Amino acid sequence: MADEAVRRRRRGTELERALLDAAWDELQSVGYAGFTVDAVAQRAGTSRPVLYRRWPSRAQLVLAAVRAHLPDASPDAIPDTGSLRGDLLAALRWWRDRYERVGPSIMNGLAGELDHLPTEALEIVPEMLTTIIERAARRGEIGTGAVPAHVVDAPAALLRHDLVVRHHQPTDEELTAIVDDIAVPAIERAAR
Amino acid sequence: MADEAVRRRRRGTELERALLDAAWDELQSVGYAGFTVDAVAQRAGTSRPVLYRRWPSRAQLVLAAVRAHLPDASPDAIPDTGSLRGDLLAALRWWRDRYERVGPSIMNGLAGELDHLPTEALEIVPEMLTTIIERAARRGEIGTGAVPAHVVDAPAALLRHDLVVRHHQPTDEELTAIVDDIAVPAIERAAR
DNA sequence: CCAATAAGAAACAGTATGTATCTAATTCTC
DNA sequence: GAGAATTAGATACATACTGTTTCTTATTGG
Repeated sequence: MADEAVRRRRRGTELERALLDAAWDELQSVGYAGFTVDAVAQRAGTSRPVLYRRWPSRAQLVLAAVRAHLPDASPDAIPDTGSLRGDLLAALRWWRDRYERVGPSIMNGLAGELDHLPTEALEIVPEMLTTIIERAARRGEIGTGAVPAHVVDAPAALLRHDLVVRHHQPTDEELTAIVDDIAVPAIERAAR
Repeated sequence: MADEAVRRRRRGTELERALLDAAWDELQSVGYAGFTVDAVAQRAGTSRPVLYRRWPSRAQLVLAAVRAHLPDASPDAIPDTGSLRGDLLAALRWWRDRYERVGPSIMNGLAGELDHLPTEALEIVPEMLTTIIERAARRGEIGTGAVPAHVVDAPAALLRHDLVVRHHQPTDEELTAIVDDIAVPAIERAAR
């Protein structure tokens, strides 16, 4: 009697996209701590089982939403700027901006549930840096000696220190300091 | 009739100590994910309200338990080994061992609840490193120029990268590599 | 057009947090 | 040492969330 509007049902990728969008919006508005599967379902105009049929847990849902809303981290996301220094700076900027999109609440939240997530949840993208270092060696900018992992990881580690530990988005000047004071010298020394 | 043993009641610091010990033991045995206030109460032979009277939330209880079971991080915990290199290595070992006591599960768990915790939850102890650098300057080992924060933080950031991101306890050799390949050269350059 | 699939609704079991209430053990004060 | 104040410990409650089950029905595909 009461006119129940006949509701259209989404399916397949259309539905999946809507679910991930709802999860992302929910994350943005309430942060990781306040994130509930139920709220996502409501926001998407559906119910929890629909979500649980696709992602087995809350943590996996968050991870999927974050992944769907970040650009891919392929090693060639960083253009060749012509110098080691320029490439490193570009890479650090790229990471910083990427992190800015996700935000500390979600990042820390995910870190806290690493127990419940597949190991590869936090892509570290060392490939991007090795690519940059290889480019520099090919240019003849640095030697061709093997650069130890610690040196390769250093710039990313220092950026992460700012972002996660100090809760501070480094400015371009601060990124430049990381590159000039630590990264470039260390790489030059190592690849000698 | 049934002989209810008259139970002694602990109070004050004695009780508090027992609660923190129980929380610590619980963390060690089930990790952060499985940690519940109820289990702590049972382990301590008491009930939840006793815990909530002292710590307003689960997260604060965990933090208190960790703090109570770690040695203080005073800047002079690192003895003067006579050289910048030696001091840095000693500091990195000290931190690594400290982290080993807490473990990744708890560390990540706490990081994930930073939203619910006082900002100062994760003490970063940069004082320890500035002390070491000052000592080296006083020895005449390095110049007296101001060392920028990024350089000071670098060794700790790299260690953290290993521990938290790579889930790997670095060996003494790896710590030595951090010191020799990155920390010492960067500090020497900066303090020139 | 009919069978297979899967969306969406509703309700349930289980478990957790944090609170309120009560009693009795312990300590403090005079 | 008696009585008052404090607070441990027990129990039960309100609330919220996760993940599952069951059922109906819209949609798709052969």
